[in-house]
Amino acid sequence: MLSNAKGSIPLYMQIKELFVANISDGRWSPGDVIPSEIQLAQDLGVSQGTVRKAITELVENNVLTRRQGRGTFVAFHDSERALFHFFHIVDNKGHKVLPESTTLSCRRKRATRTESSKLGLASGSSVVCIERMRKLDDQPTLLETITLPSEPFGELGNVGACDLPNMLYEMYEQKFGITIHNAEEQLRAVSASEREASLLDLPAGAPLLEIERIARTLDNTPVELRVSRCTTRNHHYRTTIF
Amino acid sequence: MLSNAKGSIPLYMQIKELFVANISDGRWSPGDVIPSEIQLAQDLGVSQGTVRKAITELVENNVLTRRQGRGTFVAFHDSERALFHFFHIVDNKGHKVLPESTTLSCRRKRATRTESSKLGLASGSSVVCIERMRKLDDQPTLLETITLPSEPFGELGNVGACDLPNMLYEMYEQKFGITIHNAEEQLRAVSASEREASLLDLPAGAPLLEIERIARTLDNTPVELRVSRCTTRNHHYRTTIF
DNA sequence: TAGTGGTCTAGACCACGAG
DNA sequence: TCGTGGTCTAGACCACTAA
Repeated sequence: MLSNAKGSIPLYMQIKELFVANISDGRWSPGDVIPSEIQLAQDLGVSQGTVRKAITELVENNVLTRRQGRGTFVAFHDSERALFHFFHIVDNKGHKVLPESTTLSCRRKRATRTESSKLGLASGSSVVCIERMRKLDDQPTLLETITLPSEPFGELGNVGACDLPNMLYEMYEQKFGITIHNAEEQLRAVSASEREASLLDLPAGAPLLEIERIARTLDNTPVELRVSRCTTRNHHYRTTIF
Repeated sequence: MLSNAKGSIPLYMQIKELFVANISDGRWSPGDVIPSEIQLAQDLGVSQGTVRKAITELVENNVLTRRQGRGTFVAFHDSERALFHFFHIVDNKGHKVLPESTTLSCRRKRATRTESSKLGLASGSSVVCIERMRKLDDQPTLLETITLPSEPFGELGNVGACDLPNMLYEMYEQKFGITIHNAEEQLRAVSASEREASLLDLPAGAPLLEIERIARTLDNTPVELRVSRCTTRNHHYRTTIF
């Protein structure tokens, strides 16, 4: 229960934790309406303002969404969000571009040491490894290598290579109940290998932007390692610092 | 004055605008304490809660800083913030590294067309152009080309090359009253020119991470264009997506 | 029209920092 | 001890949505 003793954590913080737990445990699912602020206040024995403060902060963290007149919802990956929240490659005019994906391979294997450490797995664990090529504006631009823990993604290892959707995060949510909530990216400049160069239609050794992403759920469990190599001929990676 | 008529903008929004104007116009300067919430509420004829909501949002935008028991302050660039808020290069263990700078040149020139368009200047305007090399962990790692409008930065064109401090944003604030508040960065992979390669102690044609930054003040006026070329031998660019 | 979130108020008490 | 921000309450009214 909530405690409002002297040295204790503020009520609205405790309520945030409670809501996060409700989502992590699946009691509230992406897209669901949660009870109204007044209802929650009564249930929790606090004022509406306190519930409101908790919800406000979760909305700022993209965990919940408010819609006036309708209610408060658990955030989910419409393709809009999946795409433009996590995909930072734009064309040189700064316009967002819809990528088109071709799966090159999709198989199970044992994780390398770095893979298992980045995913927080025991070394040598079984993982699913997906390779795909993505076109932007009809030009081959990105090569992605995606590594997922076999638990719970194992069944993807049996999937035909062409059965994977363009928007993986939407699929993780719908098929596996896993919502990607935050990610950390590391960017480097590298030289294209011969294979990469030929797939991307570039001279061998051409410079590529390497983006290594670790994607995590709401409770910060890493669930996907994604290494993208991207030509920046006609596109670039864009980010904003506030 | 503030208006609370039917279709009008919420009071706390109007108060935010007012506070931002106070800062942009120099009535409140970085590091200053602003009046207390209760005082502001009385002055503005609203409740403390409304002032509080305005301040809360400005704190979230890094415009103000609250310190319990002391007051609310206009945010400023201590070296901590200047460095780690805008500088995203870390070593391969993910540790922040303090860069050490050497100014290679510092002169006035006419802006190219792209420079003037990115800085929102008339084409051919006079600008100050600074080139410097930065070492991380004693290794030459970054080459920066910084372009600033002569208005108000002109006097930097006359400065001896070695008189520039390591932390430029702190200097912009103290010498010119300009606080960098937000920035947009574009990242690309490029090949090192011969000059770049020799300065960074790399083979010619080595891949470099190019970071083009447009830095802006609180009112979104662009004031600095900075193009950095960075070897990612032992370091990388790190960003987090929430 | 009923129910939701959005804004705003007035006032209580706590936690922290400085003198 | 006093003044600051930090938390929490109780209740008013507005704006929007759906039935």
